[in-house]
Amino acid sequence: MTPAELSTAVIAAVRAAVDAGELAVAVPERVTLERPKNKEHGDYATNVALQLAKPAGRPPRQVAELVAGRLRHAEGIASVDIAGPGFLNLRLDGSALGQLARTVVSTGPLYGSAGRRTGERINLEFVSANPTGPVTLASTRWAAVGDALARVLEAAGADVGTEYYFNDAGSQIDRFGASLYAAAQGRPPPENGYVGPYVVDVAAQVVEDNPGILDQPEDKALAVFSRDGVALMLAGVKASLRGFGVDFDVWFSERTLHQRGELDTAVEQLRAQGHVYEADGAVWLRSTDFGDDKDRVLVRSGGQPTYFCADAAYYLDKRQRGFDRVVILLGADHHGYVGRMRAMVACFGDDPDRALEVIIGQFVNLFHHGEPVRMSKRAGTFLTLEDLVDEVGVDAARYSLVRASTDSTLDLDIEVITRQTNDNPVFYVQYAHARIASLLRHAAELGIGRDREDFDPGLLGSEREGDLLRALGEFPRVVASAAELRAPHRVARYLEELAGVYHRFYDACRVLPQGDESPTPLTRARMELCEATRIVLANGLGLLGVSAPDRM
RNA sequence: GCGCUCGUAGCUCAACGGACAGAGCAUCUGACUACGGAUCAGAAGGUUGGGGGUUCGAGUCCCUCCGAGCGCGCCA
Repeated sequence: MTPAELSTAVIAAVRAAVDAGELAVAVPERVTLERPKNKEHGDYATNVALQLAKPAGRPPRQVAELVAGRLRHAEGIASVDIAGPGFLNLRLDGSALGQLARTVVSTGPLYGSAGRRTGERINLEFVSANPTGPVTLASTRWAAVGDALARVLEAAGADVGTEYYFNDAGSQIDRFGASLYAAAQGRPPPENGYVGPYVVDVAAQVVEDNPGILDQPEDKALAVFSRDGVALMLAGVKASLRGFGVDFDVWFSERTLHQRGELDTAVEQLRAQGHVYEADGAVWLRSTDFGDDKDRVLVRSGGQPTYFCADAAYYLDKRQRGFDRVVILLGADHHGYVGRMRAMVACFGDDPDRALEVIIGQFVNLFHHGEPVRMSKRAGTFLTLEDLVDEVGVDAARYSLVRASTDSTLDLDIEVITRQTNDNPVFYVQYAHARIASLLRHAAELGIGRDREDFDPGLLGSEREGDLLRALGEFPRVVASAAELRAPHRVARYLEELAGVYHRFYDACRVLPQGDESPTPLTRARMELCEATRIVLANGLGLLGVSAPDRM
């Protein structure tokens, strides 16, 4: 019996009480069902009586009595107790719980995913670092989190398009080109220019690709350095991210917005909505109409559009491609954008609460022997994605970046992540998977198969087996809540718990026969449980973009 | 100055308004003639930054103070 089936039973019990005229409330569409931390509180617990007490105008315990009385007769439920202020503590009968192992195995790779598509089209933009340098550690966090989030949202039934927006026009790119040009000539970089070994390397590559470039007039040379430099950097960024297991459905160039005249279109549309005015020779968006701190310039008095104008055009582009919701993952230094972005969306006539979602993630702080390391892209002092992967590998890097909530700043110490120990719990989780794979390999060598007809769910009745079954049952709800809360780290935390529950089960429950013993029905039942666990570990790690090895 | 985010064990971090705030690391004590010990059992460690409030119930929501990070351009 899955938690989903159980909550259906709870709702049915409430409905029965309402139909009988004993409870005057609207029947809830969904109820909270949780796995109590304390095992004495049953297999599952629900606070439905506490929630309904106020609307029903009855004491919580009385409501609990009404629901419990009906729930006790439901199939698969062994007992219902009322506890504390009015919690209902539920216990499943042994075989209803054990049946879960087979459900997981027969669902396979799809276990944990929503049974149906929601039809919602979500555009998820992340990383979007300008191609003026390698992928930094901060961007690497958004790569790991964004990619996992995309997978989790897909699993929850959404239709997700991932997108990387890069700036390939404007003053920052001019400055980058000038820095390359200077480096190629052996001159120091211009003011606010870019430095670092990669600048020299890229400059050399541009010279190699364009023989005689340094003999060209300066303006022509600068244009080539900008154009080719960006192209080389972007190729490097793509290669780094792909090596990290992250690719995007769309790599979106800002320049194409300009070329297609989409900025003009956006301004005209905003003007048609009545939110554009001219002042001091510039074109403004009256974003204060929708809660922004100040109005924003769309087109400067010199005639050049602002970056914000391109943002508006880009938003419009996404919407016109049919996305219901635009989700953008940004670092904490961009939190100032949220207000103006929401206002801009509202100026287009969209509801910012529905159409736009900006997720602000906190920084990664780097430490070296406990001392903070200041990272600066401009100064060329930073740790890159590739540095990190070289140190710890893709799996450990991705996992350590995705297991923390984006709300918390992440402190990484180089010494700690370089140690490939359980400082990074990915090994703990992967080990559980490898251990099961090994066990099943061993079983195959012994000629023991998992005969479906022989599986008896009632045999998985011990405490550790029950713990494991309940944990397996949680997975679909973990995925659903991770999607809903945009919190892929919940999947990681769950996997750590599941791995722990499995290791404890393994410690207490012998699976395969010892010596010359013969396999028993219990052997087969436990193998089913092992395979179910392996599937959930593999599915969960897959959502995080981390491998599930059969051997380590 | 104004605004956004954050403050949880020695450290790194969890905890959709639910029951006694949990893991890992580090520290200490145990378990191997092993279905993989990258494991397991146990100990110790907390006024959830301080103070008010909301309610059956607050680490979580509201107010306030303290502290930290970040932002406040016709830059991108």
